[in-house]
Amino acid sequence: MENSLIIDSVIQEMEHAFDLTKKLQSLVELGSCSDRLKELVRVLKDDLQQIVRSRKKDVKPQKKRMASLDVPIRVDRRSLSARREITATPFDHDHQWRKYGEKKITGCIFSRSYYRCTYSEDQGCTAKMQVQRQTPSLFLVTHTGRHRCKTSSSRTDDDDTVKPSASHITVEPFLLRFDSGDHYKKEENKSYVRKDMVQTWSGKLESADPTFHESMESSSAIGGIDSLSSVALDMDFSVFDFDDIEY
DNA sequence: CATATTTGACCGAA
DNA sequence: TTCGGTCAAATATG
Repeated sequence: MENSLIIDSVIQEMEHAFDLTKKLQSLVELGSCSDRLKELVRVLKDDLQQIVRSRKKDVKPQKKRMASLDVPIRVDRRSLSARREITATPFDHDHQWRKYGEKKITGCIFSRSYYRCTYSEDQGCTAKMQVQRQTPSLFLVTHTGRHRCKTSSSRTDDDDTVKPSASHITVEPFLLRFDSGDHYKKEENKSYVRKDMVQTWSGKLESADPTFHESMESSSAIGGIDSLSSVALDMDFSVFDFDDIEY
């Protein structure tokens, strides 16, 4: 898997969490909340800010090193023409996509979805797209082939006629947590997680999905759940150390 | 009806 | 044999 991409995703998610916490803080400060809660939110916000700052500083130069190590020995021809990006909005409205498959990918929390251009058959359009959710709100999108369809490839259309595609994705309530398996370590009052194993898990709060609840119970969940689509707000970020650890 | 999505089957590559 | 990309029948949606 693309560890550097995942780490980038998590950092972006952290930044998002930081933004949300700032909003939460302003709400809490204005409202008639207890001093204890105000203090908690303030600490959380400061911790998030610190993490985002330090991560941005540390990870950026490291990406170079990782990139050089990641050069594949054998080049997959298909990957040469594949365009990949991490985005929160996997569906542009320039084109229409038709879903033709979904697969559980080993090592990934979320299923991968397969789309082809709606006009692939009648116009011989070869464009395809894979959407792999990396975090609750970020997707790794892989494009292969090119749009040969005439239908809406001209970019002169008015953007206001955005009809939400039937296959558009919504961000559901989710839980942000880290791999609790062999890559998670708790020691005294500190928790560690190997940074190359950072992952997010998600699920609807009211979901009856057994695997979600299973995963909640079988591991020491270290976050909390927000009723809205935001990261867990009672997570104690201050005890995390994202450095690789030996054990 | 048409047209889109879901989901297990299927199949090739490693 | 496992993994992941695709097919296609069943199902949903309007």
